[in-house]
Amino acid sequence: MARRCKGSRKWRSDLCQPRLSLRARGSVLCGAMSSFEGQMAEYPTISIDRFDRENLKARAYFLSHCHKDHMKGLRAPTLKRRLECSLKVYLYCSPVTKELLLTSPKYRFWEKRIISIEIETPTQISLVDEASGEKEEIVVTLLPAGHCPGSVMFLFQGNNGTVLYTGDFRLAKGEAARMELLHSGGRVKDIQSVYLDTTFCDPRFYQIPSRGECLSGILELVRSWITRSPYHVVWLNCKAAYGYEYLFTNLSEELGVQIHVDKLDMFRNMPDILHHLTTDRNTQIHACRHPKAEEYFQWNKLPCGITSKTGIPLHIVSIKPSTMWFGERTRKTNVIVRTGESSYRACFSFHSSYSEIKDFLSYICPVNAYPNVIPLGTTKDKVIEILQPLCRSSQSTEPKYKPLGKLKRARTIHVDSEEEDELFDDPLPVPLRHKVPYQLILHTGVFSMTAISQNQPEKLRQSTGCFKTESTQNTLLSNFIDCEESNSESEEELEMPSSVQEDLGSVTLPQQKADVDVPQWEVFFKRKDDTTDEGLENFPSSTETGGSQSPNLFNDSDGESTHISSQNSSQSTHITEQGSQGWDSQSDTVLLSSQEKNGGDIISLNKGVYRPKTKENIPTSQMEQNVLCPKDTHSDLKSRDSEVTTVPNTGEPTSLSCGKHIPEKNRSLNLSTHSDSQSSSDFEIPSTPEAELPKREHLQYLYEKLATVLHLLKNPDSR
DNA sequence: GCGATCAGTT
DNA sequence: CACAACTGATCGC
Repeated sequence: MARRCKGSRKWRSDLCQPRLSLRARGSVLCGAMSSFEGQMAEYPTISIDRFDRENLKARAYFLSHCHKDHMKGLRAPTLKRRLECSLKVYLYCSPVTKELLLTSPKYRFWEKRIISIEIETPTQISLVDEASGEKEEIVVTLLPAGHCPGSVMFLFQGNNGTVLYTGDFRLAKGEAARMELLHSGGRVKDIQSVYLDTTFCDPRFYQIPSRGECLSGILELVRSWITRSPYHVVWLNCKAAYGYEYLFTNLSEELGVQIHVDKLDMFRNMPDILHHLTTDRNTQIHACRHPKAEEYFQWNKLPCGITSKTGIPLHIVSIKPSTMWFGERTRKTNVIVRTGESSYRACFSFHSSYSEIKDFLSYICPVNAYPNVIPLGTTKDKVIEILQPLCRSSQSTEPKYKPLGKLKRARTIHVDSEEEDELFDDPLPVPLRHKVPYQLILHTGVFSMTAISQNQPEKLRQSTGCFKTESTQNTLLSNFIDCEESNSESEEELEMPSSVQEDLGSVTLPQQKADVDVPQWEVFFKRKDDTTDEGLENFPSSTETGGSQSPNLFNDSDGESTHISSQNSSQSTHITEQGSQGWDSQSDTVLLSSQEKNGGDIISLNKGVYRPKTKENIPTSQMEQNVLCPKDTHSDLKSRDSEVTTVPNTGEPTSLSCGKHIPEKNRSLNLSTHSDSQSSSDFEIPSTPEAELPKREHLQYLYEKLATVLHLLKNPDSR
């Protein structure tokens, strides 16, 4: 049964101070923060990530994630006042974002006016002008953005075309291709405009090591230090912002050590994160903060104040996550740099690199692309010059036909950044998608569209549900997956096989009531196992040399240093300290280098699914009719692929959710139990829709082809 | 006293 | 190193 939330939400300090940022009006030169003004040309009656100025008149609000530079005006008295008068105005966001937002007392006044929408569940919303009564229907779909917990991109479909607002995002190459709801009829949807996170849209940031590489580097550094003695501790010098959670959970998971943080009540309903955090200072990994933390550190004191354990002084190293980038041709991808006696900088990025942005945009291939951010040191015109060639107007007049890459989702063969996928993008027959009939469930005020699939189990397993299963089998990390059953919430946990669960999840009703039940988050930022094992294996184990104050990994400066690099030893850099000349990404001062080959895919974090388990709201019993689409949606919306959920005029979302691929019976079951299924967590990217496992013949063909190529490469003369 | 804005730090 | 925030000063209501 649906569970309600337990606990009240109380909490903490603030996540909330208004931060300011940009300039208003059409200013062009801005800092690295979002300069998006809140409105999109196609749908000017809604506002996203901005709640001031013109946005005060919006008919509906959307929040992509809980970072302050996207919340400007969200708690201003003017908006608060307007809410009191305009009862049909709501704020829409992901369940996780809602949870995080409401944890802060400063935003508690939104409680009755926030409607969470499940990830990947097309939902119809009625935009009503309270003065004139004029109404417009729009369908919104939340897609995981990989930026921080709860972060999403918004895909809007309505009478003025389909547009995508990315919010802030970090998606690896090829991930857009794996997002089912960006596709229709086996190809990418016809998108008019993309409002894009261009934080690193500058050739300087050509490449940024993947999450897996960064995590692995940090993991080994931390491991090498804390295994020396119970008095060796690490301070993760993180900024106050959501987004480091997957780092914490993975370190905790791998090392069996909880991370000390100042606050964790915002995660109270996200057991997969919560279990890896602690407010008990007696642990070897800290991510606590203090205004004078840097000074404390100089005095060998942690931000939480402790300097020793049982009278024995601690040996502290600090690791500061920060973005590191590399040029197009740079083979080095070092992820850890030593910056001082006991200080390290570790690569970490919340945003996609230049090449990732280009990959994403070129895949979407919209008619227009607008930058949300103008990186420091560049101009709006320059960014547009980069984006424009990737848009449709610059391409052939024919819309690009982009079949989903069937092998992308399990890409384990990774060559090198750029064109890595060539081998697979080719000519292999692409599986056709199976269309699934939908059902329109209609109850009072709520439309639920559910897709009914015929072959559920198998298919699900292959396309979507696979993560869980796979992971469990392949990884050491598997338990991560099971975390979902948190003690407290266990009551509701379901009994369904995970694969089924996941599939169901996609169908949900974003209703307010739903929110009453507090979502229980399943897995959050989980690693994708498929790749996991490899990633870790690539690291040479740290050698315990003992002696020096620095982690073993870095002790040897000559001979055979232990570098955490992987595959290409030739490129790996010896571990050395950062030169006095300062840090330079291309310098040799790098300590650890990531494996280039495996690149991003080695470890996929993200598979975290944090979807509320409990949520399900939708009574399945409603009358279901075999209807493809909700009535008045734009024709585009009606495409068979669109699975829509509607929001009632009242402002409440009617969800027409389309259950995907789930047999009705199961579906109902789920709904009542844990229907959240598979919405993906932030970082989780659904597997390629319709993708099927390659058939034996295809594999054989591929292997042969590959073998031939390899043979030729090795023996150029042989031919 | 609170909020917005700007400057400076990290 | 360019993230996302915090701190502090100023100005206005």
